[in-house]
Amino acid sequence: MDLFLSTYENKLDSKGRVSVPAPYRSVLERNRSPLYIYKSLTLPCLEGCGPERISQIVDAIDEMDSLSKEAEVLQTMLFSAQEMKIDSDGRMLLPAEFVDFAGLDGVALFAGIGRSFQIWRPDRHQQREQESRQKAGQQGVPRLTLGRRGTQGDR
Amino acid sequence: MDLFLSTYENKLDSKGRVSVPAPYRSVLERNRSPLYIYKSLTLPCLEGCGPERISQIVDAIDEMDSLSKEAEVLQTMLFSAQEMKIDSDGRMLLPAEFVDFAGLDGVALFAGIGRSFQIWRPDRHQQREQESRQKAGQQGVPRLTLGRRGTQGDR
DNA sequence: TGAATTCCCATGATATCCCATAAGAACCCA
DNA sequence: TGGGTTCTTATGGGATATCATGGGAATTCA
Repeated sequence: MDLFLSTYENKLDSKGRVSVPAPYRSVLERNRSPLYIYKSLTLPCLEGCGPERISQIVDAIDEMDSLSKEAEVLQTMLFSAQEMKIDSDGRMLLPAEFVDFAGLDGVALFAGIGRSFQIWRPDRHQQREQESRQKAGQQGVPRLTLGRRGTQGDR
Repeated sequence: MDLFLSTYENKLDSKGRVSVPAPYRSVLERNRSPLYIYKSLTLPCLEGCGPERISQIVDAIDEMDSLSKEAEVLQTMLFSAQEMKIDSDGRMLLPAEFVDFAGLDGVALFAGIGRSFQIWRPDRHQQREQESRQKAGQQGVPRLTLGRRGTQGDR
């Protein structure tokens, strides 16, 4: 199904390298896709994805007034984005700018959320997760109750 | 009918492996579906399902404001989810994180609930069953409205 | 020429594969 | 109907492969 799922904690070594989790790598390799990383617009974390997501953003911008605030915001994403080189051992080099932005300190937590993933400082991520679970416990899970209306083929 | 039903207790060996109950396996194999496991949002157990449920969640998120709390809750499901590899003997390896979350200790109880199943620590499950029956006795059974929604029924 | 990057190899931990065994279920045939 | 036989499952353990990670050497770039 080619989705980014699960979470992984990998070390950021003294040279700034992190292993991209093998399952994520294989999603990318299966599609012969390069990996893009950019700074989240709204959260203190990085986001990673393949090229489709990037072109989605580009298309979205094309369809709006290029001078609007919204377009400007999306453009911000684009110019923070960077295509990552993955070395023969499956690692990428995170530029200091990215490391700082996400507040990383020796460990990078990869959290797969479907078509993209996020990179967090572990303690921040854990806090977020806790909040979500608490909310789900009180208010229930947002509508997944609708059963299957249209099941389109999986895969 | 391709549903997960009944309960099974299987051992968790020293390496963290459990046999997936053969009837569950055959449901998955019939559909050539991989198995996904994730931490329940509301209960102290794991849940297992096929890919349809996962893509349902991914699609649901795409249709919401990705910054809303609801989307965040659904993302929590995704980053706790993992595609399980089932070995040639029908076993999967449960990561320590999953084992801890469900409080498993040597035994895993599989409880089929239709399109998905749960994995419980046996004593907790039993306790829950008792509570449910008690509640049913006092308050009556929640109204079951059978009768199909879509004309289509099951695939 | 110095700093940063890339390449390459070593290593331990962990996951995966493969085979063996035993218990139970299904089956078959008289 | 009974009793033996064969299959399927669950489970244990050893061998093997994969992955994350650390560090040195080579290379690039400014």
